[in-house]
Amino acid sequence: MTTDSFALEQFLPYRLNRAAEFVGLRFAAHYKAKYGMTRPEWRTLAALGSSGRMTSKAVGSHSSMHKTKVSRAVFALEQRRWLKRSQDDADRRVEHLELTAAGQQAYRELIELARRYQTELEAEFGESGIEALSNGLAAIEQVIRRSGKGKPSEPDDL
Amino acid sequence: MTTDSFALEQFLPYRLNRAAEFVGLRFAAHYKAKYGMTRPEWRTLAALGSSGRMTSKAVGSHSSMHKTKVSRAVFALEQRRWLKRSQDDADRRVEHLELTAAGQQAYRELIELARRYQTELEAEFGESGIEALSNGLAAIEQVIRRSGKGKPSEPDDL
DNA sequence: AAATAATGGTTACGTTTGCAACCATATCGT
DNA sequence: ACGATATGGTTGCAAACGTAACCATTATTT
Repeated sequence: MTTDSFALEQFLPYRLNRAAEFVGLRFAAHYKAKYGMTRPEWRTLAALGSSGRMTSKAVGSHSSMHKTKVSRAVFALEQRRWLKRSQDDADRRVEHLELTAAGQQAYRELIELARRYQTELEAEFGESGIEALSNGLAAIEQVIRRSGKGKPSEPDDL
Repeated sequence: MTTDSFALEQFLPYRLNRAAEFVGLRFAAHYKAKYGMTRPEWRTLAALGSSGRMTSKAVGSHSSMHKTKVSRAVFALEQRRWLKRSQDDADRRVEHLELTAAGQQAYRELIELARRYQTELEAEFGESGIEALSNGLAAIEQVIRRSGKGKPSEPDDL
């Protein structure tokens, strides 16, 4: 009989999603409260902060966000004067993005927040929990890497 | 110096979110293609299918969805004639939800799909990957359980 | 050197989301 | 018994999202 018991609680997509929401929303609350920033903005900031100068496209594939998300996040950060664009003079379609001084300052504060949060999580989940989780995630990430790039599966890239 | 390197790729909320999206979207694609169903609908169906009769509220906390999501999912499933409501006669605010025959049929097909997908995942991530992941998730789930209910952190419950 | 396709990035549009306000009923305090 | 408060559930609205269409520019084909 195939009808029988199916437990949502043991279904991996469900469990992952729930865990991700729990962990993610709590962190989002931190920086949302403090800087009124959205997740795409925070990710963009993080990408630029750590890698320095890069293009929108690069930000997208680095932090696996859809190009429209990136576009809007970049716009928002620009408004806030946390980043500035500059034209590539070889290829005029390309824009290079870079954090302003204020942006770098925000970045520093944000990653400090992130570090504290990660430490907090480590305490909550326990060393063994974290390690297991990390290994499990590594397995998925490997598959993601194989299974064509990041994740937004660019509607283009078919 | 606190400024230094922060790698988004090692930040847990980011990793979890990415993994969840990867695993979740792929599954969603399956049932979206086949039944034109959304995730809240699928979750509601799953909850009702496995537990039989329950209220919207119960569906919400069982599958950790916000009440509005549940409300809309229930409405959609009702339209499709996959579930029917019935008034509780002790408390007239309460509605009990139950799958129709068609709903149960759909449920059976869906969980079959889910099972196949889970198997597929197990193959992809490898036994050790799955086990690690499962342990890690368990650690988080434990914290979730403690840290007050499911996740939507009911705006009400403050 | 055109015509065609591809690429970086933005924009318009319909859908989905979360929040707050709301309705109806039920419970509690007094 | 009566007003305040709480609860299950729905709805209006504004923000966030993904898709597809689009603009400008660069590559490729012929």
